[in-house]
Amino acid sequence: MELNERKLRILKAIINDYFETAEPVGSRTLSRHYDLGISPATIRNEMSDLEELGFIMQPHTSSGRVPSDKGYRFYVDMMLQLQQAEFTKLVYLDELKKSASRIEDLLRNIGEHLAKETHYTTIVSSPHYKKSKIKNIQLIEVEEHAVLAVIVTNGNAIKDYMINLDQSINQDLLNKISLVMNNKLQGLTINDINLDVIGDLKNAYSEGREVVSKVIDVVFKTIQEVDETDIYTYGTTNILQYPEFNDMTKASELIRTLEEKDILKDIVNTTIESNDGNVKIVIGGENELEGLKDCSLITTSYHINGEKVGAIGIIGPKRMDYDNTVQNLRCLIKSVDEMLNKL
Amino acid sequence: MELNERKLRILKAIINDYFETAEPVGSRTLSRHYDLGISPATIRNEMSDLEELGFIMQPHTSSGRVPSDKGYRFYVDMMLQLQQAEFTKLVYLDELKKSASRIEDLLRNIGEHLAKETHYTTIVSSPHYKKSKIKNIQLIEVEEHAVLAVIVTNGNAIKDYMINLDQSINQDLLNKISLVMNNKLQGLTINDINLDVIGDLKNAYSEGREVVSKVIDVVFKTIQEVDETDIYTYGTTNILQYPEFNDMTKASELIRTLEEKDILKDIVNTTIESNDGNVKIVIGGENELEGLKDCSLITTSYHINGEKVGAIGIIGPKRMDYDNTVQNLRCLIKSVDEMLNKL
DNA sequence: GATTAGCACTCCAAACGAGTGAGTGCTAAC
DNA sequence: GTTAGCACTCACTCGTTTGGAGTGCTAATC
Repeated sequence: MELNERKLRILKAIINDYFETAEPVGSRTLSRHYDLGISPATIRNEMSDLEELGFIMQPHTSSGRVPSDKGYRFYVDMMLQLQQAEFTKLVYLDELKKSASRIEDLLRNIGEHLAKETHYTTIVSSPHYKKSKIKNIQLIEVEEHAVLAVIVTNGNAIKDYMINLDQSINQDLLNKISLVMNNKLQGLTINDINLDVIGDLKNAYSEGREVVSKVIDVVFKTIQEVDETDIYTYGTTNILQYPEFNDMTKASELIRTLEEKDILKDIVNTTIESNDGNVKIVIGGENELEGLKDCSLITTSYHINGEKVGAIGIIGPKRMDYDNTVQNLRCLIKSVDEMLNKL
Repeated sequence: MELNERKLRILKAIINDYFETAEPVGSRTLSRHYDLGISPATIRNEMSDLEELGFIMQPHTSSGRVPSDKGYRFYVDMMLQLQQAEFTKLVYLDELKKSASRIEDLLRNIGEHLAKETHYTTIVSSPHYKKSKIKNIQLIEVEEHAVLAVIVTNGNAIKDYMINLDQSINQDLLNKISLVMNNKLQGLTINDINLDVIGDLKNAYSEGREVVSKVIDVVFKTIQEVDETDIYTYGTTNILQYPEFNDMTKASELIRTLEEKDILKDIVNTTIESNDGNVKIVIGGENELEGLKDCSLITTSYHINGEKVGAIGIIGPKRMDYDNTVQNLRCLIKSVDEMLNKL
């Protein structure tokens, strides 16, 4: 048995109706609401086939049909192929541009806007600092034995590291070290900093050689060790308005999952790696995470200098409006990438 | 009619039983579970009096009684008076101390621990930077016309401000300005920085006078303008486990309220101001915020150098365990203040 | 006068059953 | 291949019933 054109039309109609009502769809409803030109009985036969093919399922005998994960997957893949890249102007882009002097602020605004616009939940990861190019490093004396390293990278992402030292060191020397660091490191990424580069740095000093050497070692050790991805979620409550989460247990589990930033981090990291430069859609049970099995996740990554450095995702019910959301996200990411590269 | 000793015992018993069951308490239940030495009929008469006095209420005719806000208030006030300050050792304090090199980390850990320990929701405000003393200011050249000001204050709170300039300025000059700033400003708070201090700063320069003057102006203008309180919540889902929030509407409203950091900010600010150096308890409808009318909020402030700089709060159902929670919070804040002053 | 047993009454919540509606699968006719 | 018709299923709704927990009131008791 194959999925002919008529079955496809019925599948689309089911998905469409279920998107609107969140109720199982029956043959009579379909024949009334959609101009399919066939009787409910015929539709029933086709639905029976569609169920055997795994695209739809019945919550219980003698109820209407609901799209299965496989059904959504088929629909989404088809949609992604057909979708022409028409970049509608997003109304809130101008507003975003105003806030664009720091990447953190920009990302927060995007998260908030996107949640408001789509009525779904947004998830945004902070940029992967270690992959973006260093604009400036400055060491600051905080206490006798503590130094603060502030690193500004491309896109004006700012990250600071508190570093404990064995010996004391004054600000004057720190300034000198900072100066040399900037000369040598600007334009590199943190990942680029290897033993060669560090050796090179150390050689640039004559005075107070061994102290400087120690400082440089501990600074880079700290920087490399610190885990740096932050995850932010926006509009968590948005998703609670959908009837599929009326059940308190489900709602609670979902929110708990969204609170576990460590777990979300993994998901987002996977996105960045696997993502082929386009949006990625994970539907229901395809999700690794148990807590997200009733949701779909649409993610994409943003770039600085052509390098993927972070991700933006939208979490909604499985019957979410994939078409519009993907469009929306595509447009957005295009503008965001532009803005980021201007910073 | 007055609240005699027997009525008081009954009120306590009602509150206690309702704390455990979350169900309206009847006279028979009371006489069975508590050794009051009187019959249900007598209890009924007393309960009728208690209701007239406003300490308890009936959800509907012929149901048991539930404590009213006034009832809780009475109970709490009494408890606060009786409570002797016995500082039980909190098991997680040692763990906290390890993370105590930066105030932000410390506060996050406190929030997480407290939520886990109490099974309520925690709310923590970042320290009021402008009130805490400056340890270090450093200006960093980020772009041709952009400077980053990094301020480290007491307690190792780190705050950075991106500042746009009209003219360009090099790192060498910024270092010099930073040096002078540190000499003049260390030990002051941001609020202390007035026109006199700024004038004094400007006078310390001979070279490039007007550029430096402009930079200093715009730096302090930015710093003073930026709103700086951040609010963090932990264990949001904890509160959903209590039956009073089984209703989706209520749960949703509460979570939405907790997401509105701007609104929470106001509450916390009020706390810092009104708080008489002790814990403050706001019960149900006493709450300004509509979304918190079914909750109680226990707050206290933490201090640096004797100055209130931020707040820690716990949000639970109205029938929360005030006694233990208050104890817990009191012990905690004592240790936290100690740790903060060591930083 | 305070306390208590007894009783009638109220109300909620759970259990039950009938009825309804939307749905299905199957079969026979078109 | 399509469709009308029919028997059947299942979830939901709604009214009714029942039981339990509770109250208030009254009269008897201490």
